[in-house]
Amino acid sequence: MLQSQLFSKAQKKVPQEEKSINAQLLIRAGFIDKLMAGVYSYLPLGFKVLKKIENIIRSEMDNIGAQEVFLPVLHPKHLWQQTNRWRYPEMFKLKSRLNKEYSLGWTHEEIITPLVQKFISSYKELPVYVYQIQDKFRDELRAKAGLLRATEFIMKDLYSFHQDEEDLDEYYQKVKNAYLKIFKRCGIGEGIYLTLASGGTFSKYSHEFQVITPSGEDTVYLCLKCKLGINKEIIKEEKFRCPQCENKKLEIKKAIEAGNIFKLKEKFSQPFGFFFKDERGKEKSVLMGCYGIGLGRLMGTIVEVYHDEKGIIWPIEISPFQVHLIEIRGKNLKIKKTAQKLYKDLEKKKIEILYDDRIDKSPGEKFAEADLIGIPLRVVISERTLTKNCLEIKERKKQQINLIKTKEFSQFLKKFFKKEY
RNA sequence: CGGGGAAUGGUGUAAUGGCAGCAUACAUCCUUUGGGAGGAUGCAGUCUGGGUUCAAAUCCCAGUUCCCCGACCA
Repeated sequence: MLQSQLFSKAQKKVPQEEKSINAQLLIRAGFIDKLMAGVYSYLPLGFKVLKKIENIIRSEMDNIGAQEVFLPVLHPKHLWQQTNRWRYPEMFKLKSRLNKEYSLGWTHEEIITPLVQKFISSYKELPVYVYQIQDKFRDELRAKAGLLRATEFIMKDLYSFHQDEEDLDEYYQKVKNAYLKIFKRCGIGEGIYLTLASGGTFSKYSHEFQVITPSGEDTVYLCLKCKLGINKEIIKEEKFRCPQCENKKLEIKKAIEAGNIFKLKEKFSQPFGFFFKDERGKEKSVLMGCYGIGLGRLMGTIVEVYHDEKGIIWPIEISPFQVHLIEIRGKNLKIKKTAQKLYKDLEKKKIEILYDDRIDKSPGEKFAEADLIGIPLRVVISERTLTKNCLEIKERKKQQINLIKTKEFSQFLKKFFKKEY
């Protein structure tokens, strides 16, 4: 992509309206735009990151046999009355011209359960795993911290349907592992703690995936021995010790919840009367699990974790581009030609590249914007590099600047990507 | 929902009752080209409604929006 053609534009000044780091940097660098509190537009750069996160999640969901669906956002009242959740305060409600009542989806159990029920009546047809990646709406009393708590947000929600607890438990473990892979691929594998949380009426625990960072709004108690987190509502029940190893030396940390997994069991199959016939023709309740990841929140979290005073530092697999090519104009016309050639060569090799071809920007401005946008690898072509038949290479997360021979560049790239993945 | 703060060109700011100014961005031109370059010209603003006053960005009342703390949060 030519940077001269990029629709969004970086801003030098920090938007005073925003206090959270993720909102400040993402807005300044031109990834997102705020429409109102808790509601954001994704601009080309931000949308690219979002799509990358989405594709990571999609591939890991496919790996555990889940099938993608797309459910409506507009929901009828009667399904929510059936589970007694029509009164749920965070649900947006609206009326048609004929006074019919609807809500906007803030979660989809009430939609997916009757849907799956239509097709499933025998143990032979279970289990079923379906997920979607979709907008959700929650009437938050206080939207805050940029993408971390939004009124409208994109969520992946997976629902699983099983004939017995054993099958549910087994799949629950699979999802847990898939989630760890997702977070690892998004670059936050190191900072993530699987955390015990309240399981509600039907199970003792649910699990959250908590990313440790000072800007987190949740408090978790960490057992460093087990690499297990314990939620604050659980820790009192457990008398301030790790439920796994009884360790009493727990670290208290701030964290952001990046995902959660939950055994619903009969909670929704009961009110909808979702039963199946087992081998002996006996009627049994279907058991359910649900598993969520907020995509925008994940993007915001990654910015909270990976940034410095100059800007964002994207992990390579979710960076909007892999290479940021910067041309520094000089008197030598060959500079532009060389840069254009490299740009085309890399595009042919399917390397995603942002090429700063702008002729009216000073070198300093280009460097500052590159640091702000945060693409992992910066390549500079200038008078200096040209005379030496070299390219200048700088990794966003390092200080060091290296010159390498132009010929050796493609080899370098291979190594770089291998190392980074 | 309780408490606190804020609202001036696209963005960041100044003006405390008396001519709305500066920076940046944008447009045109000249110069410049390795860490947000210089000059010239131009475009662009007081959140909304009411009130006080000869005169309101400024004071008063009401509302709206945004941010922060707390409560809430499958």
